[in-house]
Amino acid sequence: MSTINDVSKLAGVSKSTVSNVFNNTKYVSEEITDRVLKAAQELNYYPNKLATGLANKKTYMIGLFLENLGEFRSMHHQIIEGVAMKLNEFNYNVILYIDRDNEKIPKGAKLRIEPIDGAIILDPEIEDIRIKDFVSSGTPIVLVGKAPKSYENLSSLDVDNIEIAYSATKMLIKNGHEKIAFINSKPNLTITSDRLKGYIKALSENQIDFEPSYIYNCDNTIIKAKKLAGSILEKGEFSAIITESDVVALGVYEEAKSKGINIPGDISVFALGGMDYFLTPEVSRVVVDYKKLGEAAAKQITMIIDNNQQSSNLILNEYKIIKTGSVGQVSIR
Amino acid sequence: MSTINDVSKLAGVSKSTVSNVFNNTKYVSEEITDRVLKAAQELNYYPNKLATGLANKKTYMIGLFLENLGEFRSMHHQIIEGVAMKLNEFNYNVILYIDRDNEKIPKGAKLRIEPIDGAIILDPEIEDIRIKDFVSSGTPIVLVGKAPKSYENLSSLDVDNIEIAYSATKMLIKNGHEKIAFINSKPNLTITSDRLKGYIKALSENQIDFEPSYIYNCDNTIIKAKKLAGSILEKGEFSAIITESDVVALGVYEEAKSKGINIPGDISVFALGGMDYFLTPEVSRVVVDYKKLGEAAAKQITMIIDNNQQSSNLILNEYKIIKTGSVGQVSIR
DNA sequence: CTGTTAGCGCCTTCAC
DNA sequence: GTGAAGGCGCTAACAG
Repeated sequence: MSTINDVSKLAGVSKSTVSNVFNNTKYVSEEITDRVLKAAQELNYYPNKLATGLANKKTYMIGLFLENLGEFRSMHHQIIEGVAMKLNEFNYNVILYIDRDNEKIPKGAKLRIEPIDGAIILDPEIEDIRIKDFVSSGTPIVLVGKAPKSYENLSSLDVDNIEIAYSATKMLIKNGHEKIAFINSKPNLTITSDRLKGYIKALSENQIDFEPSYIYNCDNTIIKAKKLAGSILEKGEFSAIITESDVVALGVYEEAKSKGINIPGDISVFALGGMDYFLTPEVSRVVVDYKKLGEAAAKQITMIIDNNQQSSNLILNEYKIIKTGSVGQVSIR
Repeated sequence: MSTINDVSKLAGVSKSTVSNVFNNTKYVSEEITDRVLKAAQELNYYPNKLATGLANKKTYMIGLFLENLGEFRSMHHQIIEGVAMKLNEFNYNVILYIDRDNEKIPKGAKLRIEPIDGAIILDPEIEDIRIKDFVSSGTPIVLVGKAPKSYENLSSLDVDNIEIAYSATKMLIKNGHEKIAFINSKPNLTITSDRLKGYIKALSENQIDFEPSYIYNCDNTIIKAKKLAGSILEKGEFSAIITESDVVALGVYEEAKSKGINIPGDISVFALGGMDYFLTPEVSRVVVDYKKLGEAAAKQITMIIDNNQQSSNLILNEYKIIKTGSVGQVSIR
């Protein structure tokens, strides 16, 4: 590997001139610029990023922090993809930090020494040691997913879960459904309460009483979904079910099939959140473009770092509702 | 951020002593060690990774290179996860480089200047510019997925696709199937020919003639799968179908359903490669632990870097065959 | 406009 | 056993 020194010698100029040529930091005559460039090419020279980083106190690396959720969900992959590709576009590198469950950041409070200019943190937690550490060390942060109240002053990015649940519920109501069961995500997550808000909003806008017993909670596994679906379907009380994800919807499907219940004839199903393309049966659902979310996060962190933008809280509204045969119309009330 | 200088002053020792304490590189008396450690703690000092890297010519970062396949497959996610978590364990960081399709490494031949000690490259290509560049710059590489012949001397890691296809086919044969259609992956991929080898091997071991017209090719999209399945099912010639993935298997399922063909009554279905948990209907399939593959790759690259291990070609045999209701027994021949 | 000089923070001989 | 000095490769004043 050749260094700036080699180039300066070959070109017969000083190191700083070479540096200036490469960084456009000062005017250098065209002739000398040419000589430098030629020498650099001949020596196959490229600036050493570590040295540059050390001198500039800037690494051009962003940490992307996420938790290994056991089953790493599709949403995360899309975000990772969006973040990495966008950041690469901006000439930043992405360092991936995946925590183990319940083992939050093995390196303890040493995060601040990671060679990064900023951090993107997925699914921040109420008492997030990573955030604490970055805040105290002044590292710029972007939070993806609902930001805990205690960190409202930080930049964050999320999809509009209230709006999504609202739209979904409204769509069902438009189709004549009133008794709508809601298998929501795990309790005490912000996303869960947001979804509930959207659900309630749609009901009340349509003068339908909210019935708390219609609300269930479930995590994203097909086994639990089936079990829960069993008891819900047995009640025979509902004309539609909203589920927290397509995986849960599949559980409902399976359970319905084994009970001889027809979808959408007997009950309609709508999923909040889908993994898109490979589903069968195709359930009505809302699909969020998480890759775009990742891209937006990437853009946000670079804006903070490079244009020292103030912190901002973005709510992305990029989703679409896909209505398939899983939702039917209720004509007789 | 405090530096080694601050610590040395506070502790009343020289910089090199502090360095020695932190790196166990020379004996330092217990008393002084204590003083240094205490000073470091008080100042919240940690070595600057960039400076360390510059001085050591080692960055403790590994590049993980992959291509954005449009639909980023689950296999990739598992590998990423395995690589990142394992490498973190070894105190390495992972930098994620995701190429756009057909835009192989935008940075051209500048890869060598990435601040990495080694590279893990997923799905290497015959003429892989990334590999070329790393080889010429002496950067250690581990290839994940079938390594092109031209790079056989490099370390690589793959699952045993011959064996997998062989086992799958054998299982079907054991269940009485002889006319087995094979929807293989895209032609001219090594995995495709390996799978074919395994398929043929199982046939010939059981004295079943290989019939080339039983072989089809399909990429991993449900639409194409359905179309292809349509023509295969119409032939009515087969008692079983092996598909290249569970997505393709789903296409077969859907097509069968719309044609009133019963699985496994009329035809059995087996998928080579599965996304596991969220499938419905549950298709018989082979599941490969790609996370382990990623972990193994991580281990391999660190062995090369830290213990300058010779290059090695590992074939991982961690898969399991899951037989569900999608495969039936053929009794009458 | 160009070159000299002094760091960035750390590691590592090499004397003491 | 410990410390002083030089260097990793680059950038940023500051002179010239």
